[in-house]
Amino acid sequence: MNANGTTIAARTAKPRVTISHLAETLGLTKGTVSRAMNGYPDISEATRQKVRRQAEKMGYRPLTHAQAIRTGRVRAMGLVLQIDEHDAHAPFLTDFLAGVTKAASDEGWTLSVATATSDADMAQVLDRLVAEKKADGFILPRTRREDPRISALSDMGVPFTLYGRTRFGIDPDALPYSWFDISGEDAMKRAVERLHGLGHQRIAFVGGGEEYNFTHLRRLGYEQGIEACGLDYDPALVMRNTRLTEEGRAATERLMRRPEPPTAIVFAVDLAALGAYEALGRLGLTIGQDVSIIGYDGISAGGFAQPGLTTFRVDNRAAGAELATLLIRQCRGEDAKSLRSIAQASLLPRGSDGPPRMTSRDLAAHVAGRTT
Amino acid sequence: MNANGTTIAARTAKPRVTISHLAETLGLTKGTVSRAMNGYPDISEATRQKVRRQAEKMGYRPLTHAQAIRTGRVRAMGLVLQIDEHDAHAPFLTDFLAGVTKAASDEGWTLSVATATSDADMAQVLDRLVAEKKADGFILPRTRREDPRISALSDMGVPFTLYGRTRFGIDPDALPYSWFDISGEDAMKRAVERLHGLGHQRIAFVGGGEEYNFTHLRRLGYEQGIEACGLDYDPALVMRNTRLTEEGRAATERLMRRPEPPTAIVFAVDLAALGAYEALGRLGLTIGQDVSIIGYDGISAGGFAQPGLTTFRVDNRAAGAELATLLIRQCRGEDAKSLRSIAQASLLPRGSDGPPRMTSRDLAAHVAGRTT
DNA sequence: CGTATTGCCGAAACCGGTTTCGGAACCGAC
DNA sequence: GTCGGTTCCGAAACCGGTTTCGGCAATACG
Repeated sequence: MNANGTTIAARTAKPRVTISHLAETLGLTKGTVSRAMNGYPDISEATRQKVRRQAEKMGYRPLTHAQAIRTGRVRAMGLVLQIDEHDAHAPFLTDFLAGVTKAASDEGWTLSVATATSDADMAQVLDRLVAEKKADGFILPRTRREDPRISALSDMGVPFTLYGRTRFGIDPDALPYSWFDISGEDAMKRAVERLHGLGHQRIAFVGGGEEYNFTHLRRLGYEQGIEACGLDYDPALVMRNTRLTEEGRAATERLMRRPEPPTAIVFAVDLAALGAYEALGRLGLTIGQDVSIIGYDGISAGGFAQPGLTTFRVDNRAAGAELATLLIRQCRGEDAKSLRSIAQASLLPRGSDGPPRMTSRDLAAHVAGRTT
Repeated sequence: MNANGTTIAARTAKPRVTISHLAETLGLTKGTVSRAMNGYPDISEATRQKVRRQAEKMGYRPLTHAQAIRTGRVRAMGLVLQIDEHDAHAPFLTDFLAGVTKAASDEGWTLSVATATSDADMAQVLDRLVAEKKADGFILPRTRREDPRISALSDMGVPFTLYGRTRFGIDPDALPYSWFDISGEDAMKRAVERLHGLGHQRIAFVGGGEEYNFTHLRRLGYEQGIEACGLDYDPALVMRNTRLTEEGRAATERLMRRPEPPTAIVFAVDLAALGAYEALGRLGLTIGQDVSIIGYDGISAGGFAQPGLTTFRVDNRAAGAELATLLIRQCRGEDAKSLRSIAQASLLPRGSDGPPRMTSRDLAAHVAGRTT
């Protein structure tokens, strides 16, 4: 069965230094060596030094899975990516992984990645990873409003940290989850204020998928911005459930064909904002002059559009690092409720926003003339 | 030390079903159960059935790390991503991971992901993963011509599979590596043939980073295409070492300012091809009419450019799945030299190529007039 | 000076599996 | 009825660590 593979590999590899080898050369027992390595208080400082020096010298590295068998901790975190067709999170991934793995490896942890294609698949994947103990805890990206992963992991008693908050409106202290998030609501509010400062009076909002909590938060931020600027809130200017570029195009067109079209649009996600380019181009409107748009996410495609998409950049590397840190601390026993933090997105000004060249009325006339 | 964390987690979690529980309820010894589960021939069919049914019923799932301590196999593969500033592989990652994890989990394997920021860091990361036995083998993406990862892992006797071939020109059978690759050379050849078919006579090539082997292969494909079409090979039309968008812009500009500029340009990487948009736009040239361009990679940003970038799409999900499969087979003892496969990229026609509107001479005149 | 304490380490059990070894039971053959 | 060969499973060692327990020697204390 393993007569081939194992021996072939083993033949070339040099034999591993085990704790027994180390103990033998030191004239100690492996129990003592183990306690010395792990800093138990019942080992004298002199012995501890001696053991650690020799371990260093011989290149001794304990096998994590050998430790795990007794301790129950594998020092690994799990990350299950949901692969859906509308793949908005593709570009965010590299930086995010860099952040997670950096923070993890600084603590001697590693990262196990898996993917799931549906909610049912997600449940199975999580179940398997937990059953085989491939991770001590999980990072859950893209938090939904009602997230089945949360209840599943809670039931199994497995620690996790959310990237994003859950249902707002419910007392956050009642839910014993740790999380990290970026304040999309603050960003959206700043977007409205920026546009208002440029002279815009009618500012629309195009939101993302309703199942994600960030959509609701960002819409809330938009509303706060409208109010802070003393503008009238017009529900006709708020579009929902727009995640793909094509949907963004359609939403933009509907907005511009209204009797009183907006002179500026804030998008909850860049991918939808990119759809505005086609819609506005077809209507003969110049982005950044006739109509201003601001997105959110900072995806790279926004930089290649003409003009470049003004957006809010999210530091996904820092996010990943923070999430990993929070999760590790939780696995070490800290109270989840104290493991929460929030960060800000940073404005990335490019060419897609500017002072309005026309009033809403003129815009409407232009669009009407164009249509007939 | 662990008085907090462990017990808190353990308190909520239900106790795990171990092989001893299973053996006890069956009235067998754990040795027998183990052999039954693993299909040893010295267990009767009846017993094997009984054991497996009961295991299923009790939800018994062996701990991989407990098995690993004896078998030495953790049933996990490693993937170390090099994080460099010119991050061309960002979008490719999600699909790639989906493919790898899908194929891996079908075989009961998992994926360990790490990141490295430099060659030195890469060596350390690999070393640590091997020392702690976090993976049985590695997938090495973005193969370099002289790849330090290869020698490092070879020396340690750890299996790996390359995404991309190494130095061509050397007898491939001499190097006992397994690999999967997509034939960039075929794609580049087809690009030249397509452009020639559209009527282009002067076709340039802008290559990627010289340290990557795919760059050399793609240039070779370009040369083959030129020859197959009976065109003159002009070294002045071949630019090297162009990976970033800005570098692509500069290369395009230099090409167009030549006495006999190309009417079409083939790019080894999409990211560089996107730079042509700015360069050609500045020169007042219309892409797809005055100058045609074809890229390679199929990154999403190419779809948002105006006109859309014609390119070759790479099926990264299939690539990941194939790599994972090859690696698993190698870890099981199959000969690396028999574990190789190659696939084709598929043309993704968009608007950036078409029949030439001007001759090279007219183009030169246009550019000259534009410059002064 | 005797005794209780403390510091420090060895011995051994243990974690959850795998694998080796040996022997009992059964088989067919002579 | 004995004998050699299979078939099938139990017993026990083993993998590389961690953790418990107990004891010895040195120290503190009365």
